[in-house]
Amino acid sequence: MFDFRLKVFYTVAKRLNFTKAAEELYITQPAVSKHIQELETYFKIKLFNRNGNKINLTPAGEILLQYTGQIFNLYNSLEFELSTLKHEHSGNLRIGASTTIAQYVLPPLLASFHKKFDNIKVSLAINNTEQIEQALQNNDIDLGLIEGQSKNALFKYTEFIKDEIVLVAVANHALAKKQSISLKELPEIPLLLREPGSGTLEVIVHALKTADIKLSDLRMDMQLGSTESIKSYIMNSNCMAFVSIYSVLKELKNNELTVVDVRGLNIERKFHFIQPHGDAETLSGFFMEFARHYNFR
Amino acid sequence: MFDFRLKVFYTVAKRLNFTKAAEELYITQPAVSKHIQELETYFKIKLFNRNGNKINLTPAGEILLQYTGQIFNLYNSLEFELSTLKHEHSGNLRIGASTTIAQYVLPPLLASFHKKFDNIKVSLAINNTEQIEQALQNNDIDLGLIEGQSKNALFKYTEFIKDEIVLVAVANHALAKKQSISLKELPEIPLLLREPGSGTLEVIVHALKTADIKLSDLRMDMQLGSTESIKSYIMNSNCMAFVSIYSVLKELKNNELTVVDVRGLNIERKFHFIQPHGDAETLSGFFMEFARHYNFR
DNA sequence: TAAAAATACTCCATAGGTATTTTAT
DNA sequence: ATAAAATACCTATGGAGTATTTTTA
Repeated sequence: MFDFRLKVFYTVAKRLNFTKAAEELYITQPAVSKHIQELETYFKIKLFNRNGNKINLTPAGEILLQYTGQIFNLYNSLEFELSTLKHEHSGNLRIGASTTIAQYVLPPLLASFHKKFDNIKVSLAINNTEQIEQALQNNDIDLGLIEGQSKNALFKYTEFIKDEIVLVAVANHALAKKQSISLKELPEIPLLLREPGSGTLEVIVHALKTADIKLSDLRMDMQLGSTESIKSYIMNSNCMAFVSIYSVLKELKNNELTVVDVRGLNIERKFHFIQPHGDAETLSGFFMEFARHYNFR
Repeated sequence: MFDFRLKVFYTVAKRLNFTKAAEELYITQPAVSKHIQELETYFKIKLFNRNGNKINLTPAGEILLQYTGQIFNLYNSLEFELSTLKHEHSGNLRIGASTTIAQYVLPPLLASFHKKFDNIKVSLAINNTEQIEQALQNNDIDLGLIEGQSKNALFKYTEFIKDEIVLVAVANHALAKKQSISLKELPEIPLLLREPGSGTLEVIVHALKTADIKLSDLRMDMQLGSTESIKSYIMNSNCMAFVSIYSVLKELKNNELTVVDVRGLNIERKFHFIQPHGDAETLSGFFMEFARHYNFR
């Protein structure tokens, strides 16, 4: 519906390669060359610097890339609004989410969303906060979901859901009979934790600090790179671990794991939606609204 | 550069007449019909209701009209940004302004703007505040300039310049030798005023009220429908009049008229720019920035 | 010399035209 | 009967293809 040459330009600008772009667009390389040349003639300015084998965007190309992104967003929203009018609800939504959210929170939500709106194609990229911000800026995704709240003025943040970091153990653990333990007992418990730099570990450290406990006070048996590894591990040991409640919902329901309350320790954080400012993407808002009414438990 | 069919749709939607739209676009009526049909096939939804002689927009058409406006704005901004890169500064800017601003404030500003940026086509429509807001919403203009401050949440207001309503008389007036008069002398002076409903009169009434003077206390000789009429009149009589300082700048300089200060009476108001919220129109901002640095005196 | 973009040319799809018919007032 | 949109059919421009040449790492 928009000028196809813009799509061609966009593809070339993203891949920085005429031949690859041609493949992606299912047209031939000469066709791509011609489109780009036509655009350059039309705007009377070069969009790419060609240095034989390599091409890169000129300042004009950068500007055009910026605008084509916005134009495509408008067309996406348009398509979505018109399809909504037809009760079809079709469109494309590209989400980027951090690990915990993508692995444990989004799957049921996306499944439910897809069941209701099966004409909306959702894609999910798993990345850290920094990469998600980058992707939003590049218009590679429409909507981000992050664990921390990095509060960058470039973006609009909207509260998603509250997360809770809980201490879990295998269901038949010695401590499982007790509903709760005190803060003083914590240092004696063999613990598994996530690796340094992970958002989950950071929020734990922060919460312990307010309770006047240092990480080094704890008996840390091992640091593992993913929540899944931690879960597998504690299922077969007497170690315990701090994990997001969302990551163990199923295991708690199946009585494979159990939560042990630590009296006086409440580790909470909020998940946030993140969008570019002045985003015209109606579908993002639609999805956020859907998520707001979803019952996660 | 964008799909021409959108331009065709936009024109038809604005004129609500295929034949007139065809004329405006310099194509034939069947061509217009075909384009609209293609759009309807593409979106799989009717955009116009045809009732024989009359057509009107369907809800889908309304949505598309909304979006085409935004898309055109993006293309305009794009063109402007690229031309700026080429130091050409070309683009289109549609301004709507209320009478006083359009007649007395804008002409020198626009002349100076055009001298510097002669590739930017500026169009100026003269309308009242309400009509300007309507035109902004319909995307018929890019930027408004109004006298009152109607503070509608739909729009973004930016201060333009401060106006002053002054009491003027012909240069050889009996009172012209005195630099100022007191508020008490005011009721004795034969006055010309604008018609009821005019923004200028309203701000005068408001200012007098704070000085505890009613309009009926004044000796109003006549009410005229335009500032130009008032100026012509007082040049040939001993009447005085409250007018915007901007409307008499030239006559003051030429010593045809003179300002008589009324001690204790200060009638000021602010002119405002008005834009749609989330306006992506770079050129509007560029013009506003230019205006901010312009010296009006 | 290999990889990528540009050029040359050919072909067909479609945008636009003219002539005419249909429809509703 | 008239005014406006739709339909039918024709033409020509330009988008996409294949084959080939140019360019630079």
